[in-house]
Amino acid sequence: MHFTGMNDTTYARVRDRIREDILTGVFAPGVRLVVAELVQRYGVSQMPIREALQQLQGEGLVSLLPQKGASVRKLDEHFISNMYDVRMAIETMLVRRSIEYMTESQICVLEQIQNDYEIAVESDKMSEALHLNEKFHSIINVTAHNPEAVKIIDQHWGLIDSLRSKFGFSNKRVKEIISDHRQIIEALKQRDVQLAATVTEKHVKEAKDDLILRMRTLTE
Amino acid sequence: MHFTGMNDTTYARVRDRIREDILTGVFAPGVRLVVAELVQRYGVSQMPIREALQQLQGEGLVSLLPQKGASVRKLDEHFISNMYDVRMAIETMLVRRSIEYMTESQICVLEQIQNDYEIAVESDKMSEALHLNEKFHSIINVTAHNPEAVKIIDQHWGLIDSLRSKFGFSNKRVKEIISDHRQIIEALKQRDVQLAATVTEKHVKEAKDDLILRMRTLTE
DNA sequence: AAGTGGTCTAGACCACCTT
DNA sequence: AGGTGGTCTAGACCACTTA
Repeated sequence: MHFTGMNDTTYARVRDRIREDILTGVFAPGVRLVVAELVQRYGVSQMPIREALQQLQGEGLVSLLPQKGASVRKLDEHFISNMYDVRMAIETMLVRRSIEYMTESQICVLEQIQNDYEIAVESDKMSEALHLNEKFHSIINVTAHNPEAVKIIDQHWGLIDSLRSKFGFSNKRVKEIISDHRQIIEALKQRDVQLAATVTEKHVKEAKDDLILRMRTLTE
Repeated sequence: MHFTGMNDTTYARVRDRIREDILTGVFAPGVRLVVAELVQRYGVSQMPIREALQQLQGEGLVSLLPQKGASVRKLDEHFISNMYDVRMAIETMLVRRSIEYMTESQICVLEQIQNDYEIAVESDKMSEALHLNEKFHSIINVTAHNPEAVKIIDQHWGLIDSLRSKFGFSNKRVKEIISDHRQIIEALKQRDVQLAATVTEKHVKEAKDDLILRMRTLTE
């Protein structure tokens, strides 16, 4: 037996590093990703870089034109608005379905996460709050037993998430989030499919309007 | 100047041919796609094949495991049901939005397509009918001004469409389609967002149930 | 016409499975 | 240990742009 220490493939490692560099802003939206430069930066040959870029195109982070090369996907207001509408449609469907499978103990877990979220907000631990927010929705989404749908909304979300954490949340928005989550928990407890869907739709719509407003005000 | 006759890239051509071979059943769901064999079949070297497979993975036609190679995505009942639920969620959102932009003359075009569809069905031209059906929904989807959402539903649909055209439609199903489309046109004319959404939801749900039922009865 | 940079090839390399 | 088949490299090739 022979311990290699690292048995990921090169393209997977490169893909993960490029993704990280995009999401942390090393490569900003719209920036060209020149293969030769990436060869230098990551110390591998062209082909693994190209394959990584192909995969990142599949994830929606990169756009790739034949004979023209790769660039970090640009985010304009239309794109963001459209993706939020997709998220709204899918999450509304997922929360409906989740009620079918949601157990009492899962609802308790959601309540616990929501309590922790509110505590994190009180003590101004924003990155912890962000993480708990994601976890809250993730539990609902996973419980709907539709991994394909979850993959679709996770897919094109990395860039928008990184944008959102750059612009932050207003106090007003945090209060809305808390109120919405409490209503969603209530709807789940009552097994009220219609109410859960209505609140989720409103929740995503508010998130969209808030982000777009903050982008407009903070970039001019 | 030099006329090359064909200036697509090799990987794009290979990708299109593999896609076609998958959708026409040359490579059935679950079948392994061995790079060396594809090299023979298409007469190019390994790397363009690999890039084509990466892209097809992005389209959902192929699944790709590191160090394990590629295979045609398997279609089980869960996957199909889940993808129909995604389609239902997104098309319902799109038909709502489309009402905002839909002009009288576009509604006339829809009515014309629907008339042609019914004539095609009468005269048993099923492939023409299939095409008109796609065109009907495509017009509504495009009119919603959300190309990202349209791309998502088109994306993972190739395999399911090829399956559907293999199993065909029942007479009962064709009558349902006609009735649903007429109701959708009526809802658009009246600018009735709620009715359009309800009928579209029912329409996709029926399509899902019909396909799954036919798969069950015809494969045992 | 030269430069830039994306794309393709041949073959070597190496992980995993079977014996 | 040997075979199968996925992965990586170096360099050649070629499309497109700028002058």
